[in-house]
Amino acid sequence: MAATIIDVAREAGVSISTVSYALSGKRPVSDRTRRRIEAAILELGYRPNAGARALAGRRTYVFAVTEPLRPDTYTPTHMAFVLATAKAARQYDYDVLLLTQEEANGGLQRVTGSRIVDGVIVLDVLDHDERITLLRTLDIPAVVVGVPADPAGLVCVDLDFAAVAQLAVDRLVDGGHRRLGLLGHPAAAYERGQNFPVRFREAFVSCAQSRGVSAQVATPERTIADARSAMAELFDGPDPVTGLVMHCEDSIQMRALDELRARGLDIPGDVSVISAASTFDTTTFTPALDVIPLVPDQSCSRAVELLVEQLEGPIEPRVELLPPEYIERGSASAVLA
Amino acid sequence: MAATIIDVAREAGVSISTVSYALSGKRPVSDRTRRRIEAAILELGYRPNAGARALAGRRTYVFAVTEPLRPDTYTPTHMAFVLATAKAARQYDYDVLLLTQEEANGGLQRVTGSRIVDGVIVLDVLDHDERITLLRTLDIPAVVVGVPADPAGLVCVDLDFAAVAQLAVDRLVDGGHRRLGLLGHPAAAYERGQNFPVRFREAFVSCAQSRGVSAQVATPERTIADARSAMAELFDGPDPVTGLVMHCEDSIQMRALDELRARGLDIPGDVSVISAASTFDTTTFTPALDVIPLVPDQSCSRAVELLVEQLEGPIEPRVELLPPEYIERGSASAVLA
DNA sequence: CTGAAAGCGCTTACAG
DNA sequence: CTGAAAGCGCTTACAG
Repeated sequence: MAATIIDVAREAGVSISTVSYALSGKRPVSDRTRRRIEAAILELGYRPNAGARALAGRRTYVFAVTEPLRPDTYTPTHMAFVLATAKAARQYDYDVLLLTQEEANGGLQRVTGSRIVDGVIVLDVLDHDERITLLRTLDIPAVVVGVPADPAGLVCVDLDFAAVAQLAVDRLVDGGHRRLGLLGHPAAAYERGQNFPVRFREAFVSCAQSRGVSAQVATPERTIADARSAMAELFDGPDPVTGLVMHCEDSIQMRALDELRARGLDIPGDVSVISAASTFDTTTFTPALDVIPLVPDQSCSRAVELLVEQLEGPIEPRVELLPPEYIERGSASAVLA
Repeated sequence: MAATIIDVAREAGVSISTVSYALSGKRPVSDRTRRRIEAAILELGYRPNAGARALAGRRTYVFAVTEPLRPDTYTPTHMAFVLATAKAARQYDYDVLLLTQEEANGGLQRVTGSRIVDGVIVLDVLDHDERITLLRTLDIPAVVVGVPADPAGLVCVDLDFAAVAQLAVDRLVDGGHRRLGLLGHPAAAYERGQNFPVRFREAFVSCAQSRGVSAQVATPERTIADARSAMAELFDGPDPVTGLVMHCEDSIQMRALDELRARGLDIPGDVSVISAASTFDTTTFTPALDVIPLVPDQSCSRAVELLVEQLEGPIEPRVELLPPEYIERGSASAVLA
């Protein structure tokens, strides 16, 4: 059988409370005692029993992360957020329990009701997300990565997608471009109100409008044929786009570059291209692309920070938007004409 | 505060042991009593406290799944296994804790040592995997999806990759093809000894050999340029391949089909193509491809089954290989010459 | 078919 | 700086 705190106490010649306090640091312990306890722990290979700890201490050191991973969604980006959350959680000694689509709501009820977890991180939130509706009734610390339509009472963290769109549009318009195009996510993402595609598209369109330039949006499925016809839409009409913003998965972006090549269009000579809110590396593309990156580690470590804060008691609801950064790679410049 | 078993017992007018037994079914309970208990549970919104349950019952109802999700690995396929595991686990009332690369070994020690989990599912195993080495010392139920170089003492489940290769090679050779090609994973996968690419490639080569036909292997990185040159390798030499087996991610397979198109090669007129051990849908390709699918649900639900069995006590170590199935779509036929 | 009670392995006031 | 002990909320022999 595994060693218990009693074994450690005996081995170290102290009481179990002293062992517990030495471990938690919640009470001063003399150096000499601490060393003996540490030696005993090493000697016995002791690890505190999680169940007992949870029961007595009312802390499980597990967070739930709910990420639907819908079948038509781009897995690598979404998983990058899950991994970033796991990594950030470990900084606070927390593990993560993964709740997926099948059991989004049932799972939330189960793990919070039975106190398997101390808090919840909500990923890939929809404008109107039933997980949020449920969460409001649940009385458990939670942080939303993303911003639902009604964020009242919630703690939300996200990249400032409106600022991303603004940056991209300004860059292009300042460069002299008057006809902008957005290569976006599949239509289904917008229809279901998936948070970041929607917010980005809206900001893109309204920024273009307020700068007085045209904005065309194409939303291809993830098939070759669709990527092609989306590019045809943007580039083969009477008023072809000269400033392209891509907010879609990497394979589509690579396709799009193929298509520009096939048309003999030079970047940035004929067309300026910006990759917006991308989680992947755009330097491996040909050519390397200017990018306004979406950094999962950033959003998630802040989210975990805010979740940990809530362990001590409720905090002020808020929407925290992280400022974007424009990274120059030479794919967007002034219109040369 | 949340309701406890004491509240339920009081509300139902029975003892707490009766409530517990009604919940677990480990002792008969009269219908009348059961109904009153169920009513009380509903009334109070009772959910058993996981920590207390784990402490008293020595069962946490959580499995760990360790999936490194290496950065250069194809996320969708790997996540499909994680999701399939989570889904299968839920059939037995289990949740899953996700352990990723950062914390593969430390995480395993932690969650098993502190009894956060009742068992471990090991995903994406390498030929020589330090997780396996660790696991052998750990005394916790475990099932490996995949087969390491030395499976002694382990319970392993996997698709029979050798049989997949056999099926593919036989199909092509029976169709008259004498020059086979394999479009495989990136070289790094083989170098690190990633299980299924290695096993597949070896079987492919040896099956071809024993059928007396040539076998060429290309292992492109996931870039356009590399996919192109890999296809050039296979199809632009003096003895171009006529039977192509693809064991790589979907975007590369799509690229490969592009490349065949670009060469004016007809499928299956000029080249027969089989997609091997693919987790994605090959009917959306142009043309739809014959496929010998790798079905995560299959491997994972069997793995979970075997893990649950071990909860009752040790079981015989074994390597269970699941038989593959050939699905015809018309992309592989006899050489028309 | 049901109940009273010990015990799982911790944390944390309470006491000194 | 340290200890003795109550108590967290369950499960499961033990008893009837």
